[in-house]
Amino acid sequence: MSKSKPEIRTRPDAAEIAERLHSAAIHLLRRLRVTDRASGIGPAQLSALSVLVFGGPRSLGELADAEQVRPPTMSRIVAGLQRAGLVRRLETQDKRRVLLEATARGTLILQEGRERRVRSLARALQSLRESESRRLLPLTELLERIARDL
Amino acid sequence: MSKSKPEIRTRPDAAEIAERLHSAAIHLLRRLRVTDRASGIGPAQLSALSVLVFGGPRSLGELADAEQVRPPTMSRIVAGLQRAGLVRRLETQDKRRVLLEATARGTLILQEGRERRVRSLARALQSLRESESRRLLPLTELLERIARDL
DNA sequence: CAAATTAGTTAGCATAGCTAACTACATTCC
DNA sequence: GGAATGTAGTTAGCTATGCTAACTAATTTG
Repeated sequence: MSKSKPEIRTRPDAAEIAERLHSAAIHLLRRLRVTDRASGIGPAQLSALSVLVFGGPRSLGELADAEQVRPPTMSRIVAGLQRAGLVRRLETQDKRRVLLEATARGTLILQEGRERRVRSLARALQSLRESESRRLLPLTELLERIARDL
Repeated sequence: MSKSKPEIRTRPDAAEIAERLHSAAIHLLRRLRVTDRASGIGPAQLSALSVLVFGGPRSLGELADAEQVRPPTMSRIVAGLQRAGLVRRLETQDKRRVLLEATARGTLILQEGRERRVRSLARALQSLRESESRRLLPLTELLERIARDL
């Protein structure tokens, strides 16, 4: 909030951008979590499931990398998804690895959640001016790049 | 990125925006969490503390509203912050309410975390063109508004 | 074939979200 | 003034999600 100290010389806005981006991401996710609660599964499970649904089958380790969590964490997330019948394990030649694949029900659940999010967001977007909502898609692309480069 | 395709229409695809915004926010936060771990306090505590540091003292209920969590959740978050000596409780005329205020140490911890995030983010911002990074702050404000309206 | 590496799981800990039920104080209403 | 009602926060107990350390099982390497 306070602009009293110009501590960063090279990029004066970086501190404020960092702070507000962080804060906005936190609050955005907390809101969406309310919507997502209707799906009956937690946010980490939902996110992992979406990787499988939109990105196709992959191993537990790959999924952990994609989601930036440790293997034991992903192991438990997957256990929950499997218990709920949303994910299935397939064998591979390498008996150590498991290939994970979304079930039909998993895909359905995810798409329902997606529709709920879209409805939520569409409501919020209505209060934006046209010039603002046009900026939104480029913003998400920028955000994705930043997250990748971080 | 590319201006080769005229993909911007009167109403950008809400489903795509919703999905990508969600995904970008999740992955951004997971990255920043790694940086924040150095502060020694969890993400919810860090976020609550930042409200007190940048927004000034307020009651537990107000803080819960600001952070979009339920009172019992905030009660525990604050307990952790207090145990770590980062937040102090002040009495009010209404004996039911507690006014929460960041301690000097809390402010320090937060600013250190902020500097770490700035360094992380500054690195990612280097790969952006000037025209892109100039847009980032207004777009962050947009994000904040969306999160509020959601 | 023994040793080292790799994939995933199990165990145990901490944080963080929730609801339900409680305490303590404040306000309202008769 | 005192009972009823309302409000602020806490406590208890559940689930989900993060982590590291230590384990098992399979594969690769020497």
